Amino acid sequence: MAGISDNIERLIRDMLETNGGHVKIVRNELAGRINCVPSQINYVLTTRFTPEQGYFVESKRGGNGGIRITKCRTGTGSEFIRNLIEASGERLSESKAEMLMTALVKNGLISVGESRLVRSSFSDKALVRLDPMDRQVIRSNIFKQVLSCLLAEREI
Amino acid sequence: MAGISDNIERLIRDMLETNGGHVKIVRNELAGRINCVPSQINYVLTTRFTPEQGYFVESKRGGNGGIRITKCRTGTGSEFIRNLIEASGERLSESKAEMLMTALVKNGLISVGESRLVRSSFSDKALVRLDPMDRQVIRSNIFKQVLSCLLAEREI
DNA sequence: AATGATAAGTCAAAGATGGTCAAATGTGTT
DNA sequence: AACACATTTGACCATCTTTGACTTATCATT
Repeated sequence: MAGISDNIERLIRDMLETNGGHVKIVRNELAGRINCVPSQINYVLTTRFTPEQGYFVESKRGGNGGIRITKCRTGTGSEFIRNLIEASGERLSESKAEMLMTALVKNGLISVGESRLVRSSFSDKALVRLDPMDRQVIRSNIFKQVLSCLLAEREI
Repeated sequence: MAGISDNIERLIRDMLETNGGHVKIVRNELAGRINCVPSQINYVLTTRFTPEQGYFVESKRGGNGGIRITKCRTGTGSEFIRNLIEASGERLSESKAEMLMTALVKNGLISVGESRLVRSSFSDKALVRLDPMDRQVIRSNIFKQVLSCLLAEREI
């Protein structure tokens, strides 16, 4: 009954479970083991291991590369961050993003220094080469990525 | 687990460490010891021991020649950061940017946590909506913007 | 000078990973 | 049936690493 994706999901969850919430997989190797096409791993990762669901995924290509998956802790702070990720939507203006960063600082989830660096990373200045429309989309992506990284750091 | 390049890198770093930041290697001899082709040494040197990362590499061919690697004293932190800004150019790949961030951490100019956040801000994941070409341009802009922020903090 | 031995440098091809996207297929609802 | 949504697949792309054939520079000896 369970589809291939369900199997992949369960497998990864098990690995995370027995591995302290942190695993590295080699996409093609895993695909071979499960007997599916490699890109199906991506499908599972993008639909079932998202930041909103409390996971942080990184990868590196080329020889000796791989995909790292981290399960984030579910504490009150994490909850707050997850809400921000959901709240930030598809597009994000600089001022809205700044407010969200301020909220993070106020809740002690990020230091003032860190927040300054992150702010500058998605400032209009950094993104000046993009059309204003694109800018907001990219800013939202950056924001979410940084927040999921923050979640991952709060991992056990 | 680590690839050959990682081993070479670690080996050289260790040698530098135990040798006061200064070593001479003989390319073919080292390649033989590590069991790789000689040109792989060049690959490691050009990707992981660049001036931007605080290394100076000289070489001499012919009999009694060799390669000298020196870990540069980086002057003041502000100088180092300014150099990085200049060196980062118009476009920046993710892996190059990561190595520059590592150099910042090693020089105590940014904390590990901060660097993680900044890395994720310009990761391919965060910039995935952009064409690969644009991505590198924007990444360079973000990188410079963050570094300028860092510089500003130090000069207060 | 000329020559041969000894290093290092360059560059492009091959290999090893992962990523993206859209078409095909399946599943459930109206 | 028609539609919407989720899953499965495969062709093609991007990036990082490893390898090797060919080139260039320096030294030591004649």
